[in-house]
Amino acid sequence: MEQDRNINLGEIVRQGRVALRLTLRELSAMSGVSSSHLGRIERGERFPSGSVLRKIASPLGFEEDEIFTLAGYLSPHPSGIGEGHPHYGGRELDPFAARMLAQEPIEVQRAVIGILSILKSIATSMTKGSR
Amino acid sequence: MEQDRNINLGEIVRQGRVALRLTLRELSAMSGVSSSHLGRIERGERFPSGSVLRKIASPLGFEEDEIFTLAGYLSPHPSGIGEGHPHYGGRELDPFAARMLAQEPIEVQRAVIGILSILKSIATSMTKGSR
DNA sequence: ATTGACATTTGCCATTTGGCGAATTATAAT
DNA sequence: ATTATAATTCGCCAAATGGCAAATGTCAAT
Repeated sequence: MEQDRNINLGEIVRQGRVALRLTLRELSAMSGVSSSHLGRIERGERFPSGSVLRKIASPLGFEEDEIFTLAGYLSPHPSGIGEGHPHYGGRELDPFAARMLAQEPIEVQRAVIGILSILKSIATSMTKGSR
Repeated sequence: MEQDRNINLGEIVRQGRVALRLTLRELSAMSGVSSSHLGRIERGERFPSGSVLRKIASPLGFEEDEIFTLAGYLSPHPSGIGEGHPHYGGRELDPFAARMLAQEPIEVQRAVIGILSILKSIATSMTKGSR
C-alpha cells in the first residue's frame, strides 16, 4: 500500500545507533520501543509507524521532521524561507482578529471556528431559500 | 502505546473537508484513501497512519508538517528554521483555527471576533449574576 | 408516499505493526 | 575449548490499520 517509504531507513537507523554505540536493548530502553521491533526495523522486516519514529528520533539525535522526512512520511524540506506573516491556507489573517483569538485557550478557538461554520451553513441555506 | 495523538483530529479533518464542500467519496478520489476509512477517521473510530495523513494533507489544504503536528506525530514547534509562529499578544494561535479563519474576508473575521466578545461578556455576566 | 441518486456508515476481512519470550548468535573470559 | 554473558533474531500473538461491498441514511423531485 505504501510505496514512498524509504527502504534504506533501517540502515540509517542502524548506523545512527551504532554510531552512538548503543545496543538494541539500550535504544529500546531509551525510546520505549521493543528491541525486537527495533531490530526488525533495522533490517527492513518492519517499517516504523509515525509514533515509533517519533520515539526513536531524539535518542538517535534526529530532529523529528528530519527522521520523518528520511522515512518518506514528509516530502523533502518543503518549508520555505520565513516571510513576515504566514499565509494560512489561502488568504491572509487579519492581525487584529489573530491577536484577539490568540488570547483564548485552544478549545475556545476551535469552538469559535465551529460556530463560524454553523453560521456559514445557515447563511448559505438562507440565500438558497430552501426550507 | 499511542498516547499523544490528537483526539480532535477527526473533527479537524471533517471541518476541513466540509469547508471545501467535498464529500467523503470526493476526498477519497483526491487522496486515494477509501471513503469508509476517511469516515471512520473523521468520527474518531480510526486514527490515520502517517501515510494516510500525507495523502489527505494536500487535498485538504494542509501543509504536511502542519497536519502531522495537528495529529500529534510532530511536536508543536516543528523544526522550522527561523520561522516560528508569531505570538499574537499573550498566547498562541491554533494553526487550524488560524487557517480556517484566514479563509474568510476581513469583515467576517472581525465579525467573528465581535461574536466572540459578545459570548465572553455573556459568560462573565452569568458568573457574576447567578451562583 | 415513492423513487432515484447521492452520501455516509457498518460488517467483515487481509495486512501490518509492535510486544513478549524463547531461541540463536556473537563476544569475552577463563 | 568451554563456559558465561550480552546482543540479536525468531516464533507467535494481540491490536490496529485500511479496503471492499453491502446496508443505511438523506434529500430533492416527482
